[in-house]
Amino acid sequence: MAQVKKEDKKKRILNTAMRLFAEKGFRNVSLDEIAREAKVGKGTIYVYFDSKMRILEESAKSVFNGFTESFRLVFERSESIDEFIDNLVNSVVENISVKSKIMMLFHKESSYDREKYIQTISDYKETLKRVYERFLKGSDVSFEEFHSVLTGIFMAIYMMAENLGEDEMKKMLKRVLICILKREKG
Amino acid sequence: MAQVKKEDKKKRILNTAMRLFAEKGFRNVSLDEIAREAKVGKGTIYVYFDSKMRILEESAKSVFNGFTESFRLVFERSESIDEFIDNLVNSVVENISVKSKIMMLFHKESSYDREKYIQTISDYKETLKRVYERFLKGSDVSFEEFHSVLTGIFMAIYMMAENLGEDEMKKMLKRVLICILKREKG
Amino acid sequence: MAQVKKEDKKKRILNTAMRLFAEKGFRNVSLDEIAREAKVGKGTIYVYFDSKMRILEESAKSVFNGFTESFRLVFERSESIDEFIDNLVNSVVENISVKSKIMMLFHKESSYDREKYIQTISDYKETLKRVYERFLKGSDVSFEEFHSVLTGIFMAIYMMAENLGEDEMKKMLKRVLICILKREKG
Amino acid sequence: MAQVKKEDKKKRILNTAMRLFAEKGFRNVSLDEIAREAKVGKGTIYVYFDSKMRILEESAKSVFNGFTESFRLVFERSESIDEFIDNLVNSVVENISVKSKIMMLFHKESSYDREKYIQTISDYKETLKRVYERFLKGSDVSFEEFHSVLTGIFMAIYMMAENLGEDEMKKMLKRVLICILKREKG
DNA sequence: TATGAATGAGAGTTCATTCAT
DNA sequence: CATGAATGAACTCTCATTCAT
Repeated sequence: MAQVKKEDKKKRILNTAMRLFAEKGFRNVSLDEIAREAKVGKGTIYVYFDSKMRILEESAKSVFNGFTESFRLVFERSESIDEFIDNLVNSVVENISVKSKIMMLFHKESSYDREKYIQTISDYKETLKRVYERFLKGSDVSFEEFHSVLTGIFMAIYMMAENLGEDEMKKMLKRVLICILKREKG
Repeated sequence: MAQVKKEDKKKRILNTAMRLFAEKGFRNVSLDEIAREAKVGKGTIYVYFDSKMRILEESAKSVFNGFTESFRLVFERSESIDEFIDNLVNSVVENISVKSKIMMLFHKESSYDREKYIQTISDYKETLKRVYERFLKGSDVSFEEFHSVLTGIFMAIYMMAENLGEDEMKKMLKRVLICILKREKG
Repeated sequence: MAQVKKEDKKKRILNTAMRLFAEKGFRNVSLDEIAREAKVGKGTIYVYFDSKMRILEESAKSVFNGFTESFRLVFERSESIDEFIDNLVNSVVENISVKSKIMMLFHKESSYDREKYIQTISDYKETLKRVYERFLKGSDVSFEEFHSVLTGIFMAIYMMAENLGEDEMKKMLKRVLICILKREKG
Repeated sequence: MAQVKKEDKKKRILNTAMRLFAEKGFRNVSLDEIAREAKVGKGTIYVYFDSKMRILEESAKSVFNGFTESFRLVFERSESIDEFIDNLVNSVVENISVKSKIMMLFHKESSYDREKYIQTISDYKETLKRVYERFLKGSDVSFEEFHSVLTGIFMAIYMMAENLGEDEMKKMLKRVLICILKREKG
């Protein structure tokens, strides 16, 4: 039970931090604020995380893992690319604005430590690769393009999320995905 | 000539700041750094800009104005939507990574001062509106969607720009634009 | 005990600041200096005070409260106006130079925030009012005059304090008080 | 005429500075502000004054000289101490609030350069001495007390000036002067 | 003589991190 | 494990002073 409680506290800190980072940006959130909102002592944060940057890293990892998990699930359940797109859109739009903000922050803040960045996204990339290999290999879409566009699109949604409802977002995302993944040769 | 020199210095500060902001993010760049790289005294920055935020505002304004100008030019020179897309892609990709980063930073940092944000982008939006009204009115794309996607795409390119060459970027951007602007009804 | 220690540190900062403000003026004292002399970190000051101005406010409050307390005590113990004057002089001359300087600084620095100023001195003024009503009501001294002169005299002592010993100061203060408080009609 | 114009400019700077210092305090007035209000270039100030402190010194000198002049005149025209007091009050109350503020600022700001302070007030003190020697020598008022109280009173008026009209001020000042200068032995 | 663009030292303030309890 | 008081490095911003014109 102590173990459970401990995990509880770490999760609480991480979730609070993710929410605040997404709302205000990395530098605009102080550890005081995280501690206050997570209802733990400021020192406690350092029991679970080495540094503030470390919290963002774990946030990003969690988001990427979530994406990876979604992709894996959707991938396993989809017989055709159309089905894949449909399922992906539904699965991915959930909490998309928080998730995409975290991805973006992480991308920006860790730009000086490429190694850490690459390590954190490698799992995510690997899953994308499997999707790519099943559905797109041999098309004129390169993996790098596939990865960039997909990731970029999620980020773009950060902007759109404020002006569009969830339904519109799904419709739009679907259109763009179809356009990228199913386009005619040339 | 003094006037010229003066403008020179302001431009130098602004360009340096834009580059650094794009590289590291707004909060990660100090005025000391801007001053050092622009080879001016720290105090000089305050001769031309009221505050650090003001530098970002003028950066964003300059970027938005650039986009607006591109759109206007491309718009005037294009007879069809195909031509428009072709011209837009070529005109817009230039320096896209710096520009899109600035747009994103400004979007994030000014999120607490909506009024200033809206004022800065209003010109840009108005030009988009004219494009929309010429080519897309009556289609099932709403102006809000058009604006959101287009702006989002430019920002998405921020991610892609690091992994893709200019040619690939153009190809991709073109595909997405076609997909958005030319799609079948429904 | 932690509580005691905490109060200790705040007191130490406040006392150091009051001494330095009195010696050099508000603007001529830096937070670095206060921190150094109070033997605390610069950041520690901000644990206890919101801003530099806030330190002056609390300094002033403490001085005014001291005056008020002195007045109240002296007032309660004095049967006649002569006794009142005697007791007041003795009680008020203690640390008069620091106290009067703080009053003056606060008067000057808060002149742009009248509300805060009035709030801080209201207690002090109220006590003066009770003295006035007991001893001077019906005389040709108005309350405003009484208040102005008394406060002014304390400030004037700021000048004198450097050239006169405590005994001389008491003698002088007594003379002026008698002159104000006991003068013949007209 | 060039000479006249030059003097004009220096006077304009000095008068503007005195007014602003009195209104806002020494440190709260910037040279930019003085230059703007005096309608001269910022650099021009340094043609006439070595430093900002120098402006305050000359302001103080001018105020002290004014007092000295008043004292001398009043002194020469007065046959008795009563007449002296009457004349002094009338002559001294003019512009008293600006004058006393300047004196106080100078007193505070130059406290670290005693020599300059003493030099600036020596003339003023000498005139006071002549008054003292004519009217008070042999009384139980020491010169130091006389000087301190008189100067202090002028400063105290800084406080009072905001709450009292000129007539009340004169009445009050007269009372205090009588009290100091005419008191019974002991 | 007159100017104001340019400057950098130093101000007040914030906050990630440490550590004694 | 859990805490929050304490810290100082680093931030943005101000302004007296200089100097080329």
